[in-house]
Amino acid sequence: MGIKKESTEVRKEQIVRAALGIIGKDGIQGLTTSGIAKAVGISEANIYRHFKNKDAILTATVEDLEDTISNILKAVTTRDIPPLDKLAHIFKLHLSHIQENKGVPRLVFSSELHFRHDLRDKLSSLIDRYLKMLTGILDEGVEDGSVKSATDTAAMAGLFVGMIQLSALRWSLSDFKTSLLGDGEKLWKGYRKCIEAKGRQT
Amino acid sequence: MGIKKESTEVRKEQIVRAALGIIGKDGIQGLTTSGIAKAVGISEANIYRHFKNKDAILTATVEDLEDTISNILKAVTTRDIPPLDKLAHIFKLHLSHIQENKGVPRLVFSSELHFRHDLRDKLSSLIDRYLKMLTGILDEGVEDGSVKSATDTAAMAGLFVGMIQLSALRWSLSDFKTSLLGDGEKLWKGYRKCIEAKGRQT
DNA sequence: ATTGTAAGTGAGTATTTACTCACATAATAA
DNA sequence: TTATTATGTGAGTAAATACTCACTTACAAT
Repeated sequence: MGIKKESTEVRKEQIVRAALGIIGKDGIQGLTTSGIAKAVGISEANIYRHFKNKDAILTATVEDLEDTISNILKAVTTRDIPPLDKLAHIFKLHLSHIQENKGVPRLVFSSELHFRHDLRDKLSSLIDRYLKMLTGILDEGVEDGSVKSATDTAAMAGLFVGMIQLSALRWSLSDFKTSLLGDGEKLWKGYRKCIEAKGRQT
Repeated sequence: MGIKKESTEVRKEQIVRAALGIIGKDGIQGLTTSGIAKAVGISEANIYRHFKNKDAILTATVEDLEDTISNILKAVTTRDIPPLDKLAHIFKLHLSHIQENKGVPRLVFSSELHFRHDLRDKLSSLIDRYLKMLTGILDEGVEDGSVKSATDTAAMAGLFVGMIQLSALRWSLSDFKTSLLGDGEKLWKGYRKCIEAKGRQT
């Protein structure tokens, strides 16, 4: 009876995916090696052929998240659309990503992650890059006149991220029953009104 | 050799306090019955004289948090000061409370709590009340002319809470090394500029 | 002083968890 | 084919954890 063998690259990806899924369903404390093994369909021992230990799995999961977010940001920023549209786009994409990966907010807020200096630093710099990028887009908007000139762009970038966080928290607290995108949209409209220059709406 | 006995009320309070402290230091996953016992200075078995199980301790901790936040809000709202000052006050008090109780954000964001429908509901309604109160203050400001009339007060209340969340997250990710109040202040200034009516500053 | 009760404890137990190891088998190269 | 190596596994282990239980002791009321 031939049991299929997969390369360690494939297994690593499967394991990371499974881990993020489990975190979404059962939280970080619900992430167990036996749970991962079951989800992937391999033995628990086999996990240790591909990862040194459980911590390494978490590390890989965070690195995967880094890539995903970075790619989202890159894809939007390089497009040649008005700054406010860029922001609207990023907002929607980010919430969509969270909706499809409930594990992400759980991971980001988990103290397990916050206690690991390496992961903490990774996440911290990811957020910094994110904020800088948002600030840049807002500055762009100030320049082309679509955003009020008096805007504190760095602070408003922070509010943008805070908006995403609140949306995610309330969604999680509603047991994912409310509409993440819908509730987010309401906040976005208020935010937009806040920064938009008066003279020129679409 | 007489070992001092305390009433169950006192012990309950001590246990809840210890629990919140441990959550702040070691996260929710670091909260163990033996850890609590050591922190309080009693035997592990004794904990079960005062709480049915570990879940009950979490419940009591959340209820304690509810009280604290409610009291902060009440104290500020009843004071007769301008709406914008009220908001500034709440913002500062809330961040101070977080600074002195690192366990609070960890608890609020923990999936352990989000999985307990009873606690989830408690927290959810606490946030709702919070948001409604903020919206009320902002409406007050619109009425007396200190806040822009075009403001979407409900959305801006959400942004206010998001601001607190982001501040707390970045603070935690910095290993509590950055200044929570200081970084929060920057966001607050941007926020204030956003909602403040132009004609009338202090 | 006696007694009832609430607070306190040491020594357990059953379960779960991350991780190991000896051994097996598929894929690949010689 | 044969040999090598990477992938795979069942059966374990040590440690941690929430919780129980028989038993003790402080304390308050009578």
